[in-house]
Amino acid sequence: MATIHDVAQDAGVSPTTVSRYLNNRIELPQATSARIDAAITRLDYRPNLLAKRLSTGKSQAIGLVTPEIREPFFAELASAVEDEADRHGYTIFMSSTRSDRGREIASLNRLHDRHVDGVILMTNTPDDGTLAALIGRRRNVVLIDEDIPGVKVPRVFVENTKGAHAATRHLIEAGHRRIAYIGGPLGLFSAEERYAGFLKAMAEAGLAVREDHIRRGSFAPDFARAAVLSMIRTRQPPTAIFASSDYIAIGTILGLRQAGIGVPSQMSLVSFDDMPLTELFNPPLTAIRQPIEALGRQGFQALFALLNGDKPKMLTRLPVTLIERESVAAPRKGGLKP
Amino acid sequence: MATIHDVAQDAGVSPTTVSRYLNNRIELPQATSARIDAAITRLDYRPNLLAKRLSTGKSQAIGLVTPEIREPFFAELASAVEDEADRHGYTIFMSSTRSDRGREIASLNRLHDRHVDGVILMTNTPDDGTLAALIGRRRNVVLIDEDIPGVKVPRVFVENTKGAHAATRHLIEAGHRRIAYIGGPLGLFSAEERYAGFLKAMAEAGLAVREDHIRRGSFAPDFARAAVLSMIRTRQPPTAIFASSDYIAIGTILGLRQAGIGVPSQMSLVSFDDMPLTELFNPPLTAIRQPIEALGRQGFQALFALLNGDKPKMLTRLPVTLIERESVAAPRKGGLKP
DNA sequence: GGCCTTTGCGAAACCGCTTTACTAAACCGC
DNA sequence: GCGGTTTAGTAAAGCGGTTTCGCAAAGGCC
Repeated sequence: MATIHDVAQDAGVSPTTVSRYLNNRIELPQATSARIDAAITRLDYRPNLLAKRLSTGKSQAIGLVTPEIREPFFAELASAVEDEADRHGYTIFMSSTRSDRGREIASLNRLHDRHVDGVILMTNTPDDGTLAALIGRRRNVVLIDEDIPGVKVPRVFVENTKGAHAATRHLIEAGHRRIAYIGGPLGLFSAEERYAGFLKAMAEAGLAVREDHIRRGSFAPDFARAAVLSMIRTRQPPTAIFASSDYIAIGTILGLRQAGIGVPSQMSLVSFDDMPLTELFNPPLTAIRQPIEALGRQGFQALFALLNGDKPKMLTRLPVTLIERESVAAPRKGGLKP
Repeated sequence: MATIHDVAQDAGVSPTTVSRYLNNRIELPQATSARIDAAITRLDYRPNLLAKRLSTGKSQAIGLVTPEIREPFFAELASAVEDEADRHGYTIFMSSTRSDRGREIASLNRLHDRHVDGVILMTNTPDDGTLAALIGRRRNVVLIDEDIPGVKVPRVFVENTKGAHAATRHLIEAGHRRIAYIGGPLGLFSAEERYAGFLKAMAEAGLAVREDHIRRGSFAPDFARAAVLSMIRTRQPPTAIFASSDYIAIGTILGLRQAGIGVPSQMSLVSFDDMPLTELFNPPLTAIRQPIEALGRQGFQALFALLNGDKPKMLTRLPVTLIERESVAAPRKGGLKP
């Protein structure tokens, strides 16, 4: 493989000149630049990125840390980030943490060994201080979708509270009064915000929030499935459920299906996220849509600014929208009981 | 940040020794290695990957080139590859080509700039020779799921023909006689194989294959939608459809839904791929399942062998299985017509 | 106690690029 | 034709590792 030396020799100049020419750090007379160009094509020269990176100390790569790249929500996000990164000349390393602290730490440590120049981080387990300590005063991390308390880096969030509020209102307006909530981990920023939005809408409508119609703890479908199964066994089961994420909605649907309860005929359901493909579900899910594309792009842009020493906006809140499909109906007169 | 020099100095040895010790190229007496270990922890030393890569000429990274990382099939695959790569100390670069030749080429060119040590390539547009030329005699490319004619690198495929045959048989056994086929691009290896499997099953059953019940050309949902819409307008519409990929099935469902035709009550459907989430669709899709996980892992293993100068198996065929769900039923007596 | 083999380790070159500091030659005004 | 300013470059020192070659000291053997 040809090196910059070969090119220089072929063009009759020094490697310095070639390097500077290629990086636009010098203006060369037509004749010289033409000779260099010719040499480059003749030798089929391609700069060795490995060398370039060591020399500049930059990897021109960023890490994208998500809980699970297999889930359409994160896959979509990754795609947006990748696209945005690509147009800025960056490549991205994706990692799935499977909500595992150890894997999150490992990903963050790649910052240390210069594997990547920066990281876009998305976590979904409440931090015990470990992550916060790791991120510390770093100037090359951006948080997306989920906060880590005590860390002062740029964040890009969505309007969780408003979204949950709108979802709950939607159910109330359809005539529901006994509305259940199944949500993510306690202490997790977005989960708390969504819960607050739910509570607010219920309070505004003067509706009681029943202890046994609230389940918070995890985004896992199985958690939701168990939750809904136990709820429908209560004396006065809910007629509608607000699932605070799509995977919670999936678990909920599975539980309902298992119990032979029709959606929305016997139970209405609103979800949060609106990842791709849920419109093909049975029933097509009514959900609060997160602007995944914007989340990804703006996340990258914030990181890009950081890496270039600019001051990005420290907090961005992206709007969400209610997408009405077919998982919500008016409550049946008698409720769930036959 | 501490360098290997700092560690060496702190431990009272030379950088050479530290390097060799860390890479297990030398046996050191207890005392010395303990001093090095101590220095490393004291200084919080982490080897600069950039430097290591330049020096060794390896990036310890591979590229994973897929048409669209957003689709659950590829996302799942990526996840498997990542996991397998991770346990071998490799990281992976993912790129979505959007079935665009230019993007495929760009991804392959990263091999040239030493961006990655090797590539796992998945294409879904028939090659005109460009890709073949680019790959040429390279010893660090593995093909997955899809062939590129004229290239002799390890490949990992599934049993497309058998799968398509089984899918079609399943429809025939349910009582269908007019079975339509909607499939991928002409000239594309996997698409041809699946088509052959379909044809074989039809022939074996002595069933006629009607020209107007065959549509081949693309994996895009819109293509399938248009195809099915035109098919149901024929004089004798099919009573069942074999969709040669999940996204074709999605388009088909959308078209059928648009035309008000129930699945499977009025039209049966078998798909190919069985990506995640299709069991939640309406109806849950009966499909030929590709062993995505195995595809990813074995693909990586083949590449890994290649990178280590070993001889991997040049052709691996992975078995597929029929997953019966709810998109197939016996044909209605009168067929589609009222 | 001289010779040979381990053991334990180091000097220096190298990977291919960037960048800083510097210069030779051409030009320019007077 | 002389000092000053451009123009058009260059030499050499990194970046932080790995690796090849090699050597001094210790230990073993007769």
